[in-house]
Amino acid sequence: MLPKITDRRSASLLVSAPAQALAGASADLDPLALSTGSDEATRRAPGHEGRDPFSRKLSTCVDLTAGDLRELERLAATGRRFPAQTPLLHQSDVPENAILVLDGFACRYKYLTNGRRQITAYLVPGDLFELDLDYRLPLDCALGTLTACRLAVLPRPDYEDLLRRRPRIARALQMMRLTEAAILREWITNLGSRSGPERLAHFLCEMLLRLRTTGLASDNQYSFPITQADLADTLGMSCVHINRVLQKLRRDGLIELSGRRLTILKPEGLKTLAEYDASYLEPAAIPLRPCVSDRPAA
Amino acid sequence: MLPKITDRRSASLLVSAPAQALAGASADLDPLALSTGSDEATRRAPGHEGRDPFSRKLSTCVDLTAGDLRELERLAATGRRFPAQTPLLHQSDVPENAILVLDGFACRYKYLTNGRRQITAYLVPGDLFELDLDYRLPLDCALGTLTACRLAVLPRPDYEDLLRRRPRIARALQMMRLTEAAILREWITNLGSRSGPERLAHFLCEMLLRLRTTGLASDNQYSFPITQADLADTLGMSCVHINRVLQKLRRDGLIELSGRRLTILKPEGLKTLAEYDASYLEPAAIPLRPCVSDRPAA
DNA sequence: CGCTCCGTTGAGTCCACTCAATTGGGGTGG
DNA sequence: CCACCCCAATTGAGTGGACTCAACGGAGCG
Repeated sequence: MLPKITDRRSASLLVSAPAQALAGASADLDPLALSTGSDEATRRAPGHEGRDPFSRKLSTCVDLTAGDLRELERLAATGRRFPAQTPLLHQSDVPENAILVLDGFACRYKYLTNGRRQITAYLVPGDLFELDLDYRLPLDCALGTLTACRLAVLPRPDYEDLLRRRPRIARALQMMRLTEAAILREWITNLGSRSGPERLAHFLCEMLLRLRTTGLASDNQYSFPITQADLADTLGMSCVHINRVLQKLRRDGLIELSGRRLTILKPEGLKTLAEYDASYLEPAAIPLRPCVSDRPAA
Repeated sequence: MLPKITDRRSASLLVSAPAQALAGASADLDPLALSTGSDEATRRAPGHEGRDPFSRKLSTCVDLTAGDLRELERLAATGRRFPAQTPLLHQSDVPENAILVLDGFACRYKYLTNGRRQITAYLVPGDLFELDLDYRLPLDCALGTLTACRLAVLPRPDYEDLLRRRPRIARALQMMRLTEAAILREWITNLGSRSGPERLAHFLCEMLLRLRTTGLASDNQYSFPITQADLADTLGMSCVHINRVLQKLRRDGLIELSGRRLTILKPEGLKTLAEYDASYLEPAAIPLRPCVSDRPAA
């Protein structure tokens, strides 16, 4: 009966006492969750623009300078480990840190009083949980880890400093915000207009493409250490029904899911089922076209 | 069988030939849709910060200067009328104009090949459909009117010019973007985790509060010229089911809906049913607290 | 060894959908 | 002025999908 993240009323991690979060963190990690993660992917990318997922992602739409990359590298080096299912920020907290996902999955979520939980966004490696600009606003969603994660915690002053000193990074982040909003709209469509199998297929396609931009999904397969209960909270279905829908996709030979690793056997079939059109993710994937702020001021 | 907006393949209005949109526009208006709209509300606001809904909305979080107000007033004066159910922009269009809603309801929506339409956002008077910053990106959603509307069409150069010359307006718009994202997350929660009646109740509560910020809903009632079919596309239900859920809310004495006007008889009851927490709309409703950019640079 | 968590399966129920048919109101044209 | 039409709202009947409530198997862990 109790939701997985049990202590909803305890003081949030990362709000005032980030050290507290670290206390019991490095201990009970799920080895599977990390074994195929970015640690590995990072090592095998020698000539790439950046080694950490964040600079990889930003590099897809902005040419980062050597200075930018060095900065991001330093940031990535501060990553700390957090166990799965850990609440990081509560709803109505006023966050004091930006949080960068280096490895594993985190999410935004809301609880309703009827006990249901709705996940409203996934944060995958390379995604940044941003402070809402410089406004000090309470969060409308909680934030927590789904799997074991490696996160870089960036205090507000440092975050603001980074944006000020690194205009290209700031620009790339603006782009990311557009993509984020597009993803939210896509999720609304998904929840409102698609059947169970279509919905799941769409979600799996999205994850594939998002993980690909940081090199975490080659060969149409990726590490997928997500609980079926979490999937249910993501897609607005019951846990039992998720199970049956998964089985249907397996039975139809579209996917294979075993050992916390997802393989998409028929990418085209899955895409067709989901009616998947990836263009909403493109802002993050295509290089910037000429735009106003690159021109000399009028 | 045909969706209400029938010609989906025709050239979008407002993309290259805005004059075309105006051609048959002013003719067949639904008088009811406008009679209780902002025309009336605007007239009865003599001492207010601004007379048009846009400056009203921005005034809730930023102190606009007299110059700002004059500018917005001029913008509002350019409003043109558009009939209900008019497509304005198609998916994958690259918009060349920002669009300000002065009166009536517009929406973002997507069509799926199975014929279903999902509405992903409502634009009510005071809302601005923004160009995605200065990036030239194709839209992930179509844009169209739901009811008869009065819209101000703001060409890209003018829009960019406005933001450049009016920092307070630009700042307020940033704030609005945060609220927009919060609304999207709230919709995801709504579609994923709430039952039919709860979902509808939540939507009606949100509309009430959003219309209140521009003075379009006093006394817990507002003009609501939305088709049940549109509601269905909004809330991910069938048209028939929407009808029955509406009847349930009426039977329970929570609302009254007649003559395209909605009255919320038991605001507390509706709020409780929807488990409605309005704090996600607050960024737009509370005055700015002290923030970084107001302080002298460090 | 036993515990717990996750995934799986079965049975029964109810909610939401589809397919129709009908009503009612507004506008139009004869 | 009335007849007609169109569209939105409403109602009924039947179906199927998704849910709940269980019970059970297996893997990992103390």
